Amino acid sequence: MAETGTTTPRERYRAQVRAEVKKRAWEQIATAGASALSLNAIAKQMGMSGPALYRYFASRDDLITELIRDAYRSLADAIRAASEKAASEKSGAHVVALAHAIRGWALEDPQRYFLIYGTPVPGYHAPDDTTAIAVEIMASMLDAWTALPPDGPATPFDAHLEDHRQWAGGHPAPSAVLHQALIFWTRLHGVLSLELAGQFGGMGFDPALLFAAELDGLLAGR
Amino acid sequence: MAETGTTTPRERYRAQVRAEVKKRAWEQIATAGASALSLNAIAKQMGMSGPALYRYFASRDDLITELIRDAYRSLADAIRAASEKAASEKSGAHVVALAHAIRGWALEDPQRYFLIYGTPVPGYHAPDDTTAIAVEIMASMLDAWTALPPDGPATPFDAHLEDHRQWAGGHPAPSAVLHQALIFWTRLHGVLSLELAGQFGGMGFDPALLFAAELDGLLAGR
DNA sequence: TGTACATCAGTGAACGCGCGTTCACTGATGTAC
DNA sequence: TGTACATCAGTGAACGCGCGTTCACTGATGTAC
Repeated sequence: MAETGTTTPRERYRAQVRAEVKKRAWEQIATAGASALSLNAIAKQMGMSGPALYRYFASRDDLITELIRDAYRSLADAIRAASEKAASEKSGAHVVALAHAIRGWALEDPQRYFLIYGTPVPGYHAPDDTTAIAVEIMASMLDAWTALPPDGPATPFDAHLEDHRQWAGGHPAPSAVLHQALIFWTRLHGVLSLELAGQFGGMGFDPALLFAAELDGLLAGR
Repeated sequence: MAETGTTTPRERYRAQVRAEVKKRAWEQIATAGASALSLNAIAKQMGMSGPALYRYFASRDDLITELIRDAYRSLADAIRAASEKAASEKSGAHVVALAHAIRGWALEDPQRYFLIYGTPVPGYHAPDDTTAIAVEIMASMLDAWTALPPDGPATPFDAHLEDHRQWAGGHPAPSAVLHQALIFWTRLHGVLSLELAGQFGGMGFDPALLFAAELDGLLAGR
């Protein structure tokens, strides 16, 4: 019977080592990309032998899976926090706050963003529980957009979404709002991922302004 | 003095082997991702020893660089072809044709799309001549949008672009059109890259319809 | 407070693997006279 | 048409590397009486 909330020194130590392994893993990913992640290299950095890490992670794949989960969790938390903080503001401001939370989180560590939304590795399947987090993120977006009624006529895609709204996790928003939230996601991702990938590199303009302009477009007429 | 247009049998053979190496490389990339590309594995598939390939490519990096160049070239050609074919049509149809050419090209081989626009490998620098191709692609987009006058007031970002238009390669389009072409790019990439990465996987709706809806949005009011 | 035992962190050796790349060499193909 | 030479494709052995992972073991830390 472990008393919840109590930790033994050993448990604390374990948690500490696990955390350090992850920290170094993120540094490696930021430096050389996720495919270069090496357990042995991390162990060496920590002054330990390679096999020692198997006390803490069952395998390299296990570590990566946990990093993905952590990244997802962190993004969802950042979005939720921004959402709660902005809940009392005008609805436009709510959406803007969400957008900037996402961009800020992505800029903190681009490779972390790409670990979630970047090039998929054929054959790799993300852990199941991440879909729950994805739903949570969509829920925050739907909340933000619920207060902003769509202004145009219903589109064919709105109608299509009526029949495919299980991903909204029971959210009561009308399908035009689902559509709007999807568009919010894809448009932000479009600007953001190209910026993070350096595709605007030699172009000279300020990506932050392009992002802002795109956000304006999303809010225009509402 | 090589007579241009004439090839010796040896040259033809060389070209043939190089082409087969690349073909197998693309298959490997499609199957396991670009980071798994292995010269030895390709050689084995072709019934040759590993070192043999060094007659055809200076190094693994060299091969990848050439694949990137080829991918870029192929995309630019697809866009240009679609553009020329649609040049006589109404301007809206021109833009639509471009969008579908891009999506079609991407769906042919998602990993090829990601090799250009996907997660960057920290430290890797794309070959210089790809920037020329990127300019060519932008030129096609600018051509398509030139016929569609912007309908809203000039945005702050339009003004910002006045000072940063060297990437347009001397194209005479007004900066509002540059802005429009950029947005065209980022929005299509947003929907497309999430689709190709499988992010809409469990959601149930048809990504083609979302793409179409986003394209409609780009053309709305013009 | 002290002893006996169980738990667990970490080590070092080892296995098997595949990678990129170099090198000296063989044998076939093409070229010049 | 035939011979002498140069070019070039491909081989096999080898180098050095780092990887993930297993295993039997040591030694320290915590637990029970």
